[in-house]
Amino acid sequence: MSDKRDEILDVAEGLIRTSGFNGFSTRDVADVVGIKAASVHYHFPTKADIGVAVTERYTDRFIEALGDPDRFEDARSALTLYVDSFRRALVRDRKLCLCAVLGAEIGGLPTEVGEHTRIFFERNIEWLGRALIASSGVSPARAKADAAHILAALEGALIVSMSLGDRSVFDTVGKRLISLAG
Amino acid sequence: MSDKRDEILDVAEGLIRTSGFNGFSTRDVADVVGIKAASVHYHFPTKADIGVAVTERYTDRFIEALGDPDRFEDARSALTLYVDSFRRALVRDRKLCLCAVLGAEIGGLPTEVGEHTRIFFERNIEWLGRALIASSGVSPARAKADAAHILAALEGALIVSMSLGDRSVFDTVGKRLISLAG
DNA sequence: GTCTATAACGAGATAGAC
DNA sequence: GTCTATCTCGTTATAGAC
Repeated sequence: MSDKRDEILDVAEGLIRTSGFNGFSTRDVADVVGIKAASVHYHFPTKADIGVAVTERYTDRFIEALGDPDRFEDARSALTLYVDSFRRALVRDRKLCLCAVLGAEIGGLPTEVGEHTRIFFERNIEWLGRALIASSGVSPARAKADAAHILAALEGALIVSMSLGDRSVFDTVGKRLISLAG
Repeated sequence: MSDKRDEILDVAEGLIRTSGFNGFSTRDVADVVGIKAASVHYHFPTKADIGVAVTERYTDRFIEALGDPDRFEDARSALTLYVDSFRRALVRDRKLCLCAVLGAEIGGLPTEVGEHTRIFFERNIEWLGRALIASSGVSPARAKADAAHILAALEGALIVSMSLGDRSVFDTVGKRLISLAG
């Protein structure tokens, strides 16, 4: 059983991924969890603390679920896995990637939350770069450029797909990114 | 000279592109324009009205600035122009595309604002599709898939570039999209 | 760890004077 | 077309009882 702290983070993550950091209130979270807003502040003194905790947890889980980037035999299987981890956000959760949302409103976030959003992108580029180097032997510079391209295209594809209510936009982008790898 | 109505839209657009629709208030707009919040409501009864007007104007200007999609001799010149129109958002304005921001928080927007965000994406896919068909003779289905891919990659590249404070991410993506066209 | 109560503030919006 | 004044409500956050 997850304790209340985790429950608060679960609900806050869902709300941010739907409406943005400035689109939810501590009371919104409290209502879903079934406690009062004041009790939320017992676990997280400020709203920014919630934002930081949600983003750290999201990033850790995301990278951990990807597993060891050095294990892939070919770039195609690495990319298939990577694309699918974004696809799950859309299909399973019917939500965007947390950091696509936070990155879009980065100028209006508490500094620490913006900082952790940046770390999500950096860790993703690092994971993807390593996976590409290990599986296809490209140069580090090329791997980093490829990684940034793939990450950006997937985040954008989530946003456009969700806005149009058309999952095929994401799937088209995903397939092309995979086929570019060979 | 732009009247107050346009000034309000200018300021609101800038604030949304920095902090999101839920990240600014009518008073924020009023302060920059140099009037009171009540006077903003004279021009736009509700905040949603501001959002709709900003998005409609943004979309019209964006598509109009692209010009006739049927005029291109080759896909490369069409794409160079298109990529550059997104690059300007980042380099000249130091902001994201309005609809990258709105699309990311689409679940937390007034319905009409979300609707106009969708229209921005649709009109962009239509423009790009026509430009690709005219310049390289691809099939309508292929053109639409290409268009969605290009649009999504550019929107995502803006977000990742801005979050990382690294313009080269956008430029890398832009160059690759252009070179994919031949 | 959760509650009630409350503070202190900002939000969206309206009425009516000028 | 802009102002002051006001309303109502939501927001973040704290104090202190249970």
